[in-house]
Amino acid sequence: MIKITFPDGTSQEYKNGISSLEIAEQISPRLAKAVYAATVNGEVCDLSRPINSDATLKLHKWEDDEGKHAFWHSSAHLMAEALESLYPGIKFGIGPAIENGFYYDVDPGNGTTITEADLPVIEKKMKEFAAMNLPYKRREISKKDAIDLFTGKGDEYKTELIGELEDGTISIYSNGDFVDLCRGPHLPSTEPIKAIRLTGVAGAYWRGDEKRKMLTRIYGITFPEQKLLNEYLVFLEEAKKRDHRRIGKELELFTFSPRVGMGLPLWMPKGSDVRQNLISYLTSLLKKRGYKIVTTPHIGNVNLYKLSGHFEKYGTSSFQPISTPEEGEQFMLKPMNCPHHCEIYNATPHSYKELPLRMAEFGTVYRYEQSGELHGLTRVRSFTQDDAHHFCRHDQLREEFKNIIDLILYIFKILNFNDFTAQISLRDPDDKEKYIGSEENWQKAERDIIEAAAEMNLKTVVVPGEAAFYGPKLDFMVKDAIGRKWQLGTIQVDYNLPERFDLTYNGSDNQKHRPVMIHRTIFGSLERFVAVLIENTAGKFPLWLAPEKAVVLPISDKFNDYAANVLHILNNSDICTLIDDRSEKIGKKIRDNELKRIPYLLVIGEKEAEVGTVSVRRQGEGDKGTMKIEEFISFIRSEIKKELEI
RNA sequence: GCCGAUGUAGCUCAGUUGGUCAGAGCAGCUGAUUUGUAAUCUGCAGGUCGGGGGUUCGAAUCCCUUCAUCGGCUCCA
Repeated sequence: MIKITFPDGTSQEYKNGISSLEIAEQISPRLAKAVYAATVNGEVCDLSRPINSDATLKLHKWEDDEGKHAFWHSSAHLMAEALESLYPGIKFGIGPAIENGFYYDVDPGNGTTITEADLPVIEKKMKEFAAMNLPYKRREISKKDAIDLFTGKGDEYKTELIGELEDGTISIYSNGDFVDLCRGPHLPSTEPIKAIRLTGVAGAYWRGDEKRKMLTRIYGITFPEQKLLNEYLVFLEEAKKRDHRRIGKELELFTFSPRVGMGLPLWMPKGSDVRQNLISYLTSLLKKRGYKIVTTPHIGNVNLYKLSGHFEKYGTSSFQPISTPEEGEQFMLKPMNCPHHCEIYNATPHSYKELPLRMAEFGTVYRYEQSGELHGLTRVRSFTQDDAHHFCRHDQLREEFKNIIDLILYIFKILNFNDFTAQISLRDPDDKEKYIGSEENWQKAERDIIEAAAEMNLKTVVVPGEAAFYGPKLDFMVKDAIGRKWQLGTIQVDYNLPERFDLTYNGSDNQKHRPVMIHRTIFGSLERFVAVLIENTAGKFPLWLAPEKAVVLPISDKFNDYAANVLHILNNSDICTLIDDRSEKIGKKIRDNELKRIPYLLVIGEKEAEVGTVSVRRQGEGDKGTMKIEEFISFIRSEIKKELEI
């Protein structure tokens, strides 16, 4: 007998060699139908694997990530089975489960292309196979047998993958006629896969290498119930409505013009107001926290970037230098602000007493992004960073880091960005050559970041290999409407630029010392930030950010004079207000202005005109009763104040 | 940049196999209406069907090319 311990701490004796599935069946047949994978002694594995010793056991249902993972991974194999029957000779790359579903990279061979039009056919074939309830069978084989097997199938991609595996750890799974190299785990059979939707095709380089062959990636998602698929489809529809590109157009916030150039956003008046509101709020916050605001040009001499090292690394893959007509001096469009800021630092001597020096700029930068990569406001070629550089002593580094984390968390809280992740990016331990800076500096920087985050109780994910070439960093990512992750805030330690620009300060010992530099942004770029903000709020900005705070709606032409008077008073009180004096019925005016997401609608008619009031209606909430104009002004001001206090 | 798809009025979309197929709703402009909390009624105007080239008696529809957009890949100082 063996002892199985469950997550709740209880344990139970079972016969040796029992499988997780059999245990689930003994607990309840209903449970057995709902579990898809198990974690035995911390290792995720198939339900069918026999357990031969005392163990801890967790059964994974749909609700667990591990359960979904097995479900979708098995679905990828089901799709592969369908593809193999529809496209004989098709070759397979990798087919993993992802956050929402799964994909498989395939090479259909001999000039065949698979397009979206083919997806319903593949889907249908998958349903046929799923309905057969065939089991997923695991087998462990030797490396040689594995290579022979896939060489026999002519599947060179699989053979390549096997070549990199250790002998003795290779498992293969089969479902129907399809055999795949796979670590697992998988469902016991296709039985639970009830709803299938293939969601798209895309090109994907084999192993993510643009020098290698481009395979066809087919995306799909499956569910154990049709109802869940329907809900997912509704979610996608809702997300589409929140797309910042759509709302940006609808609310006239920004636009793009091919004449101006792709990836170059044009901020329309209302979008510009939102930007300005963000900038002025953040500026006041920065000043309170000891930042100095600077302004630098949009271009810089190419030698500046040669000095910084950026030219060497990015010179050929960025916008190419422009030159002056006579002297032929070369200038680059500013791809970042830091070199300029270093020169401001260098313009005056510095004492250890004045550090840390915090230099901030809303600096517009220009970067070449490949055409296929441009995406609304989230990926553009011209954007404004809320950039800052902290020049500090080594002993101040960690404290500065903590200050910045505090500031970022503060802003995120004000904006209700609760769903973010923080990622610490460290060097790739296997490829230290590609980074600038000494071993010693890197080690200190990495340690400082990790410890600062820990001291601030910030939950982070540590990812080796993702660091910038000049230093480790801490990034804040948030998701857009359909769950794509975007980086916003970032804090990056830099030991490199201070060296290159020979930045110094006089220490208490009257010797020259080298400061440390921290690059940081909170919004990342105003463009990306506004995009995420739009998707988070569906265009219903918090009052303090809304470009227009109120609109006056006279019941009829008779009250236009009073309406104009109210408009005048509010605008003079710095409450940006509009008037809708079209000869429409009040219901129509309310509807139109609700759809424009104007926070306050002020209905006025005979009653209001007589006593000098407005009838207040909050966007999305309805009637709030009547107020004196002055009352409304303080009402709206206190709401803004409340929004900015936490 | 690469793979695939899309591109019809300011917006959202109809336009069957190439032959009155250039349409609708909303927005806009007219005129009427003077309205009490999410759509009042008339009328009008709007498009070389993304651009260019070709096939054809005839192209929004088929082919080529180009531009832009969308979904990914790659990249992201």
